[in-house]
Amino acid sequence: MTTTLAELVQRRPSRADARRNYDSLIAAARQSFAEMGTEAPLEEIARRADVGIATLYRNFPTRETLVESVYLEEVQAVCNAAAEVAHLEPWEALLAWLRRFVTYVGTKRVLVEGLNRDSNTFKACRLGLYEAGAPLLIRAQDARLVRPDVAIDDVIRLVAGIAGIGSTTEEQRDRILAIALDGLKRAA
Amino acid sequence: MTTTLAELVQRRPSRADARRNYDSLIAAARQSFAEMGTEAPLEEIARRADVGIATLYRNFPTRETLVESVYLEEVQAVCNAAAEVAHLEPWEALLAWLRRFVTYVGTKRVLVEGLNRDSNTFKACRLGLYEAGAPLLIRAQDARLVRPDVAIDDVIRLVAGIAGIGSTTEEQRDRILAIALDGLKRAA
DNA sequence: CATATAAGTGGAGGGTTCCTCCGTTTAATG
DNA sequence: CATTAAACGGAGGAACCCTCCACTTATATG
Repeated sequence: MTTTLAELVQRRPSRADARRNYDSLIAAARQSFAEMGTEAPLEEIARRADVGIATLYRNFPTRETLVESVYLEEVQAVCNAAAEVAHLEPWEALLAWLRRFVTYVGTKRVLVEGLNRDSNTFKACRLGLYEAGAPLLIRAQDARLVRPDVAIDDVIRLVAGIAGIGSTTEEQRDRILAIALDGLKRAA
Repeated sequence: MTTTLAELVQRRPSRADARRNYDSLIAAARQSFAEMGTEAPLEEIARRADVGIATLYRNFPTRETLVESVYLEEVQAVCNAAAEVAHLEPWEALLAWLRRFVTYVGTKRVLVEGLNRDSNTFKACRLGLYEAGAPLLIRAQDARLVRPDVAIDDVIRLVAGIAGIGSTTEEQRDRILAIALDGLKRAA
């Protein structure tokens, strides 16, 4: 029923030329999305990938599927970041990961939009994030530093919401994040 | 320099037929935006308003201006809500307003998107919200119930971020809002 | 009331993007 | 090689965007 992240990655075509085109399309899409947002013309993407428009549509029947595929690699980067902070103290580790989450996601509009949709792929991505973040949260809760009545998906959603705030400064975002994180702390 | 909310409202045409069309367009747009998002075809909106496409473009040169005009009326409803909670105790009043903010804004995708843009109109709207909300915040701070180091725009942005979280349940949103609001409380 | 005129109107049409269909090309396999 | 299933590219119809301009009408004035 629920697809996992790992399953999704292996949806690339098997024939050599096809796989080359597929990868080329993803690369072109990432570039275009970064430059012009998720509404970038698909024909432009196909052109950049040096591929016919039909090939794009065969691999990604809808714009959504293309967005998702780009998104997939980004989200894994955030997941991996969880491992990099594991050596820190419980609270600092959680904090560092969430901060990185906000900074990273904040610059990638694709991610922000994605985090709030409910297609299968996006659900799988959220699951991946939950798995990566849960240990950090639980460790902090076990150390009695974080209130016990919140789950990892609450935390991610909260932080994702903050990351989505646009047209503001780095400082304000930090300040707002700090407020929210204070709410996470266990009431002494 | 900075336009105020009141100034913006009075941009309606003066001739009777023109004003009728203008209002009709806004109504049609609100309906279409609600049904199909802010990317709804403009020609569809003109059709619903029973008006030529040129009339739409004359009143609203860009899609953005149309979105803004719809947004304007919505945001005033939220501002007015501030008065309705003034009779409550300081903390309850702030809480009630922010809750209403989230519930109301959460159902109107236009608002969520708008809150994060930086056109003149949207800035004016934010200013309006700040004016409406500031008294509530300050009262709660004076009563030493809310930490003194936050400003109204931090609070609004924070809450707007939460309101923007999509594909979730009413309960989760409430829970997340509660966490964030806990962060607002003054550390005892 | 008549009428001048400024303000408003609608829709044709050129440009862009979307997405499907189908005849051609090519990688893989024996 | 030869075969064939898979992959390919691009033409073209449909939807939408936005401008331009010839026509209509509300309103102010004599």
